[in-house]
Amino acid sequence: MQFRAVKGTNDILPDEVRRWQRVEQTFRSAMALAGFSEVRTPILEHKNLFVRSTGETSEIVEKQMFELTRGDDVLVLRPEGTPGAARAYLTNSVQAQEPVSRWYYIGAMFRAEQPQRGRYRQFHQAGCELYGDPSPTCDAEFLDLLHGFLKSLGIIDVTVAVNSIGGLESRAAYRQALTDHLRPRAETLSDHAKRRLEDNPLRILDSKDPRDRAAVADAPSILDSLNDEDRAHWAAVLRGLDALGTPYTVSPGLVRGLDYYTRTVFEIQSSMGGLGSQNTLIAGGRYDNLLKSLGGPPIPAVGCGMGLERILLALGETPVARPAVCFIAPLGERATLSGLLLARELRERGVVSVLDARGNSMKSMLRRADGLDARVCIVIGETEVDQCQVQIKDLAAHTQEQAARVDAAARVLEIFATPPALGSNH
RNA sequence: GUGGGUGUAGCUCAGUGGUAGAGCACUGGAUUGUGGCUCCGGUUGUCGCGGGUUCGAUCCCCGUCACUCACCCCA
Repeated sequence: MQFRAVKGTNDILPDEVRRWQRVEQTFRSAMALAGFSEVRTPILEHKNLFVRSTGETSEIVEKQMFELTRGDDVLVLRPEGTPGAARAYLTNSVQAQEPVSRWYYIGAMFRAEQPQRGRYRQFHQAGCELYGDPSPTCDAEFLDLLHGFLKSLGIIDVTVAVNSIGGLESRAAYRQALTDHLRPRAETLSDHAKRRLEDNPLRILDSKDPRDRAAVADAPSILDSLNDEDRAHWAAVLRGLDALGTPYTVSPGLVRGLDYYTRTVFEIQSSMGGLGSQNTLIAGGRYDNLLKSLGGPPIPAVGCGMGLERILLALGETPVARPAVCFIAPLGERATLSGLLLARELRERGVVSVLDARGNSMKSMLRRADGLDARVCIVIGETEVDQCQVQIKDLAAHTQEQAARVDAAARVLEIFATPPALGSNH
């Protein structure tokens, strides 16, 4: 075969799409119940949007963006959803139309990484964004919403890790404290961490290198550097989670890879589905400075993104049943034309119907009906056409009846309305 | 960017220095027009690609590409 899918991209075939749709529908309804509305923004954005939001020193911006140039424009395929949504919010002055906006999105994201299980170059995220509400209450609500969403999918083995990285002031103070702590130990750090010491020392906290872990083990906690406002916000978030009974783990080392976070940050991880170290299903936090830094008004925001591939992996192989179908097996051209009409009649009445016009043997057609898990099969041969009749076969019950052609659709409707006989299909 | 593993039929895989097999799937028949079980038959392969060793390579060697897993990073 000459062509294959581009490295790190995947074809999602119909049986698999059914599993995706189940997750997406669950997400949509969870979001809708909490007053979130879907937003759709372009996949293509200006590169600078991500440089200024996701962060110049973030791995994503440094080396993972698919870049395209067109004339003087430098565009990229979006590597994550938050900046585009924020940009759309500002571009359309949504803050002038309503004080608080609750948005969600589902879509493809792109990062030029080395693919592996749970990590792809084209992957899909669902995410939600809440603009205009600075209160810690909505941080807690958010976390609970996400936890509940996973629970409703059956993903119960999760860890909700939360932390606060403070606002700009607290973070600057902590950055100083951490740098003071690490400087004397700089020689023992990994090469990567040595660089980070200058441009983004907080990121050293979640390094997995044993040398870095050792250096960081007795480092001061960021939670001790929070100023009064940040501390009060953090305490209120935890009170909210406690009130909701949402399980959580405070993780002072959790700092997240993106620059725009302030105060609350979180990750929801699951060990289900053999995800290995790509086990973060949902990640997010508060970004009260993002809109301002993109040139907009100082509107606070909270948001998150979740990797749909990872959620599907955590879910494991759970096939989703195909819809019940009425299969039509005609023999000969006259019967095929009659079947064609019948298929349309059935569809007009809301019954999924599939006509087999291949001209194969009855055995072959019935095997195909089986393969489709058809509820009933209508057999039409020369005799039936002559007599204006059809054979209606209940595939689960192993029964067959003759019906007048004019009554066929109504009769099929009746059969579809009754549950199939249990345990009789063998 | 770094390391490991794997590339044989549509799928899952076996296999041997003398140019290839099974199961599944598909299909015809047993049942002159009736499925899931059974039985019989049939279709499908540049054995990833290039080079080397050899009388001869799918098998051994080198290279390369792809896929995959892991590190890194992240959803």
